[in-house]
Amino acid sequence: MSKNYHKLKLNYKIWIETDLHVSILGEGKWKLLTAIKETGSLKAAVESMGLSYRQTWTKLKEIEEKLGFPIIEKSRGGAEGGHTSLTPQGEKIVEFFDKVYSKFEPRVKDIFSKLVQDLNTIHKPN
Amino acid sequence: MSKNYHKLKLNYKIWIETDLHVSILGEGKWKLLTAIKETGSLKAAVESMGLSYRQTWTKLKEIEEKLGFPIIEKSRGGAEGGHTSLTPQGEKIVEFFDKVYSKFEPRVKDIFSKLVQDLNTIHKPN
DNA sequence: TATCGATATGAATAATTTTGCAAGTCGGTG
DNA sequence: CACCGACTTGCAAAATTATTCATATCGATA
Repeated sequence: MSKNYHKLKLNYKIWIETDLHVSILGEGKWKLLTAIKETGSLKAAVESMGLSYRQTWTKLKEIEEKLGFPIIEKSRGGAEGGHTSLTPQGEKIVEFFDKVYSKFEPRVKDIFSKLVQDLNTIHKPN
Repeated sequence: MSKNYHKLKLNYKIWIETDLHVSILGEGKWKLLTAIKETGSLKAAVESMGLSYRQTWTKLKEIEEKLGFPIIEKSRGGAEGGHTSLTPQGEKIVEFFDKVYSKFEPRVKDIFSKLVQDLNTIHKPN
């Protein structure tokens, strides 16, 4: 039972879910969508992030199934083999997360920094 | 690909972690600790929450291992068989989460309610 | 000092998730 | 009109997690 840290911190996650509490996507898929947007390819995005293509593909399908509309647009064929881009809805979701983090992150950090002081007054027993 | 919801929402989780990003405990264990505090028994707390004693016990050990100090105090024997209470540090952690949620929750809800309006302007394609 | 019931813990089993691989599909382009 | 490489998809294997069950330990108290 030895401490392997210097200070305790708070962390958090945000995600989009339905009004029936079915979680849909969060930071990870936001980054993935951003990478798809930048590379124009699911394969490239996945590889740049060190993810499994199989699993990522499956999860994207699940997300679209839950949302009820497509967020990526795929095409096959051509010298490039194919490519993937975001639908207008996919773009909006990326923009939404951009805004969430830019608005939310600073305020959370601010609140956290005050709270964490209390946290680090909890020490080992005498 | 049909909508099975009326509106999209945001949700979040908060947890304590080390400065090396090792997550330690969050809302679930907060509730568990609260139940232990109220019942004076790990078994009772676990059963009231519908959790597995084995797994809960294991996770509590892991939490203490990561923290570097004990958060619960157990005793065996007696007509009651034994009981479990929180250490002063355990109490402080519960109080910390009490404060986190009472301070954080209202603000988050406020921020979320504004952001979610944007979210629900994302619709199906025409 | 025998009893009782919660704490403590190993180990087998089941369930879930992740990973990996193979093979087929597609169509713009040279 | 053959080729190329990303998109698709099924399925088995591997890795993780969770659940269950059995059994031992402990000690205040009657």
